[in-house]
Amino acid sequence: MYAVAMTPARGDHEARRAEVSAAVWRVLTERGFAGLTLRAVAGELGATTGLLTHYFPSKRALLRYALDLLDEAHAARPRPHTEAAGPDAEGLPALRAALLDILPLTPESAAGSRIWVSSWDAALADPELAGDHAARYRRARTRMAAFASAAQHRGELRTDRSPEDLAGAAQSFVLGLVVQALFAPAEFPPERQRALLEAYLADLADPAEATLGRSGSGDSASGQVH
Amino acid sequence: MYAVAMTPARGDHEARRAEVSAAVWRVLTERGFAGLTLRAVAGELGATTGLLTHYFPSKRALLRYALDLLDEAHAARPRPHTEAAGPDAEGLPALRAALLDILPLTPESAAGSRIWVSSWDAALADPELAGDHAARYRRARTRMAAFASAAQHRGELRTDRSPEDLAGAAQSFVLGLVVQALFAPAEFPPERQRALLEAYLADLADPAEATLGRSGSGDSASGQVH
DNA sequence: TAGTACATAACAAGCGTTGGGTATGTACGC
DNA sequence: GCGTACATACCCAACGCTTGTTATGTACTA
Repeated sequence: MYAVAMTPARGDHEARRAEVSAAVWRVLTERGFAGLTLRAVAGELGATTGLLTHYFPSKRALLRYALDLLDEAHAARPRPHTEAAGPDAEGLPALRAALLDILPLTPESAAGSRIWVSSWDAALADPELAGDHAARYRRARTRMAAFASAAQHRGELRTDRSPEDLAGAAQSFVLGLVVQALFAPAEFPPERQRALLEAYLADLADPAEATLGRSGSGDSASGQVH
Repeated sequence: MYAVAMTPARGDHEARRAEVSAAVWRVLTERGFAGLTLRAVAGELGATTGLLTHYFPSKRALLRYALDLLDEAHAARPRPHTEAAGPDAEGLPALRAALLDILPLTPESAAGSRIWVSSWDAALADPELAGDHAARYRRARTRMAAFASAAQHRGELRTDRSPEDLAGAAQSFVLGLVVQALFAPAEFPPERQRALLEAYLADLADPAEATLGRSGSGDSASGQVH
């Protein structure tokens, strides 16, 4: 019986692993990878290293699981923009939503972004982790390329580039914006991030439609007005 | 008297510090921040930790100096594109050159990029390092904003955005491209990086000139052809 | 009674840092 | 020119501490 024990149901193995991973996230957001130690994670949980080793054979395994879970969480849970755009969104609205969901527009997603940026160092030094990351980004690009392709067919995006190039370029743009927003949050507040992304997408519009004025195409605009 | 001593002139203090920093870079590119230990750096130099502590009071001081020097080196030494554009280049050519010089187009600059990306983790966890980085990126943005402003006056860039927004967006784009190129070098070879950047800049062109076809404006094109 | 779920303690290895020792200069009085 | 005096540059050994990992003990559950 622990005084301040907020432990979940005893014996709930998978829930415990997830809880441990959440502690890993907290440590990573606060101290970065250099500060990620088993004792720090255990302290965050109010437990000891013995608990950790009971659920994970090694620190590396713990880390990989935490990153995987973060990826899943990021892909499945919040996604306010993708949700708002509708589950069956296609073309430009879907692409816009996917990009918006990458940006650190809320404190929670900023924490997630912070972890990803932190993990790049460890990943670049560890081929296995680097492979995980490369696969993740490739998957995201493929998804966005499909949206871009649809958008091209709908006349929403310029057709003088391949969907793959459009997706790669768009992902570069938001990834870089994430980095800048993390280092200079005051200079890149959420509104400005949104505005910069919107301007970027506007430049990708089909030049044939450009004469209409760029917000007037109606069906391509998402519900967000702000 | 050391058997294989390739030590520089004895007593050349600053040269030795620079040499130590170069060893830091090598360790960083090969093992990342997690592998950056004084013993590893010393080993890379063929020296001992005693040498390091003779020139630097602490590991942190050593790291900050190495990053500063890398920044200087990157800003002052190679710059093939800025050179090619001419020392008095202005407007779009200058902006293009500045952006090209950030991309990891050669193995050497890829190593440099690798170090920067790695340093983001440590920097985000250390306010002082974060401040250094933020200042660096802000300076680069200011420089590029000046180029963008000139480009606008020359009719090379669209005028419906502020130079600051143009610079921030452009820096985001290249930073993100750097990250993607590091994780998936096969998918983002130098030619593709160049092409993506060129396409990005083309979209930023003044719409008034767009009807001419986008490579034909003559004076804005750098010497680079492919 | 068995087995799971932990805490606790100890381990060797590696860390940044410190201090002592030893060459290799350079400066200077004679 | 030479010997002493001092500073620089560096190696070497060791410090205390933290790390990931392992082994052992103990409580709870079924």
